Amino acid sequence: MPVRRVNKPVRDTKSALLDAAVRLVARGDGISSMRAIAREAGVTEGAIYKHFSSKDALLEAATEQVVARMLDEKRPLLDRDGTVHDAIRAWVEITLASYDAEPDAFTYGLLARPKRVDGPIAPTEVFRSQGALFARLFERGVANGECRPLDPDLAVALFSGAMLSVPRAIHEGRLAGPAADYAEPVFDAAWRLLAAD
Amino acid sequence: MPVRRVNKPVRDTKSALLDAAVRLVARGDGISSMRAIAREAGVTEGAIYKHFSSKDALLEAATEQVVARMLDEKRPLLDRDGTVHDAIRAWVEITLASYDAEPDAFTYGLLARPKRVDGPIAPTEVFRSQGALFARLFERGVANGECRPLDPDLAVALFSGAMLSVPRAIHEGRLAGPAADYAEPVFDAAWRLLAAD
Amino acid sequence: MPVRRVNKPVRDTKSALLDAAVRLVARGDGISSMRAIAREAGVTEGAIYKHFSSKDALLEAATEQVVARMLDEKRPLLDRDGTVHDAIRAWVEITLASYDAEPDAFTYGLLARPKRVDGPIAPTEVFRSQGALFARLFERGVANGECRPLDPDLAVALFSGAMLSVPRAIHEGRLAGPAADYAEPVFDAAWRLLAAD
Amino acid sequence: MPVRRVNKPVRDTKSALLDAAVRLVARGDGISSMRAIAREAGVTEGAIYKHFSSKDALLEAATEQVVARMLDEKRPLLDRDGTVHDAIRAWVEITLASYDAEPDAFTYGLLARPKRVDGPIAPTEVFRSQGALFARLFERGVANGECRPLDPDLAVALFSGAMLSVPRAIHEGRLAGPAADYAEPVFDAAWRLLAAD
DNA sequence: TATGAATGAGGATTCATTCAT
DNA sequence: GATGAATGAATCCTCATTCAT
Repeated sequence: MPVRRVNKPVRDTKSALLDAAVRLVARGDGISSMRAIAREAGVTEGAIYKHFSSKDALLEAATEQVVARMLDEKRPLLDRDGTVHDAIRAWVEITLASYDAEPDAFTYGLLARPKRVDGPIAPTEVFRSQGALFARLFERGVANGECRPLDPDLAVALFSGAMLSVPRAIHEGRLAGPAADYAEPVFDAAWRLLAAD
Repeated sequence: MPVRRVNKPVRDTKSALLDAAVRLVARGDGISSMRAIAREAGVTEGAIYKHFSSKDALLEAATEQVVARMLDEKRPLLDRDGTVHDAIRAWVEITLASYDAEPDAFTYGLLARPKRVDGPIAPTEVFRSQGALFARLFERGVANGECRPLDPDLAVALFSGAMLSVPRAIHEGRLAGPAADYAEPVFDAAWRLLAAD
Repeated sequence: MPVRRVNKPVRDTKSALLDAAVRLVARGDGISSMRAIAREAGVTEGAIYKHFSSKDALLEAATEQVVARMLDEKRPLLDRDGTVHDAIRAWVEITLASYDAEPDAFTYGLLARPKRVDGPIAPTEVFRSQGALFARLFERGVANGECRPLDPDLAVALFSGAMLSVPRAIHEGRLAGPAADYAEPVFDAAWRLLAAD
Repeated sequence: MPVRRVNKPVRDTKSALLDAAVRLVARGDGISSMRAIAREAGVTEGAIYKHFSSKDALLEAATEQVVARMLDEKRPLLDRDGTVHDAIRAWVEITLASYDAEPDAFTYGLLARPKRVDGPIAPTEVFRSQGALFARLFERGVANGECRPLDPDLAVALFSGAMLSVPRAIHEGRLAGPAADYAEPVFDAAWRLLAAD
């Protein structure tokens, strides 16, 4: 009979489930089934409900985790001294390296669009929160004359669209990885978009 | 017994189904059910199988239809005379206007990622075919000195990412439409990405 | 492979399901499972949903059917001429004979209490509708001096309680059937309850 | 780790569970889940199994408890001197007062029919044991000429049916409580059923 | 062509019960 | 005694697909 750890390692199972969900949603397309998530995490379907009250709750928790990690990577960029130019260069580098390091979480958070009938769950949140952060950086750039005075929402959209297109293209097989190899041209492109003339 | 119109044109039902599928996939999230598609098209579930051998076949046909329409809009741009600069400007304008005109088809073709477990169906195809077309345009630009010598795959990715970010942002509620309003700044941005210095 | 009649006998399957539900709820205790009902009706679980949108809907329809039948038996008693005394005698006779004829429907309608968490479904309705009918009969008896002036709600309760106690006792094995054998003493008892002195 | 009161009296948990079961079965409809019972009793699911070997055992014990209490209320009526008339009046009064005092236990014991697929658990027992007691009282009445010579099983059925119809009607909202208010007319009706002419 | 009842597998979720701690 | 994570079967319901009519 299979060895089954009992009762102790709560965290283990819980985060095994979160990771399994992220992995499956990222690799598959759309929403993964509870059965699949359970199997991927090495537990029974029913066990999930000791940790999450529903599928939505599980996916929400997974999103929250991914959002938090991704924001933590970026937040320091806002607080440090130096030019906006350098901060944005770092932003691009971190983003592309992040895809290489955890392609599943990245895909789950920024590329996939797994929603439910009754309301969006996932990645829009990641996008939104990252976008808000970037908007502040960009506006600082506008204020100090480094960037040109674009509508911030548009600037976020254009910048994100251009930068994410690289991991997206790698994810879809249109470009060869690793993503970090593109840091230089991607930053160059991004800066053309944003820089004051 | 239900009244049945004699000589009902087959095309009607078939394309009603295609349109229904496009609409539902674009508006909903992920794959729509056969029941829903049938209802949306005004026929019964079983009837679908007179026109398509399976759900995958239906979705594939829907994709093909969308791809064809979108390519038809763009193809003339390649064949005409004039600068690449002007062609790309037209490309951006057509693209954004196309979103405004048929947001469902656009979303189905370029923004959503509805795949099946057993193999991709939809939008990658649209993307791929448009990308190939654009690559040729871009390479002409490189050849005649209008564009800078970027890796074409990367150029396609960056250009598409930036340009599609606007309809995507509108679709997700992060930007207010119509998309055509952004034609000028989007082309400006795109050209900064691609133009020779 | 098993012979499976298809598509034609709609009514058959639908009422087979209603009957199966009545039978199982009456014989079992509390609510029967969809699996059991389907099996009892000789179809697959999924097939139920071609006829009823949910378990609640199925049970509601079953109740409605039972209610209708039971009321149809009693309604004529109100419209005919003659004494209330004789009408109530007939009421008792019909009721007890009805148990013998269709013990399952009777049990489903008047003895069992299968409810759902989110709202009563079944037999309270039968009781209520029969009670309302009987109350009118009784009030006529009060008006013409045959019955004593009890609170009608109380009269309904006492009369029903006494009369139904016999099928209930038979159902629970505390009394030997058939119920019709008790018509005389039950009517005698009921009339003692209700008659003017 | 959770604070654990030393020397916690076992009885506490055990009877908390019994009470919880009675309450939930009486208020809900049909059988309550172990989870719900545990929560209602303020313990965890697993803890139940320290006190009862299974759900059936728990429900059986709950029934036994209810039966015992109800019989204890009635037994003195048999042993005392005086007329059967007065004893039956007291029986009715006690019964109705008992509903007002503990509607959940009363409902669990006499009104609900929560059984399991594999065998009856609950209220039939209460009914049976009370019935047997009442039958002895009634037979004494027959013997001493106070009551008319009905079949004792039928007499029990009619009497119980009439008397319990009042709490049942209150429980189902067809009559306004408290039940004790109906003691006089209910006894009057009961005595009409049972008394010698 | 079209219908819609039927299937059988699979969807999320709840259940009673077990057991290492 | 008590905990609560884990199990596996069962809950109601939806799915894509088939086929007699």
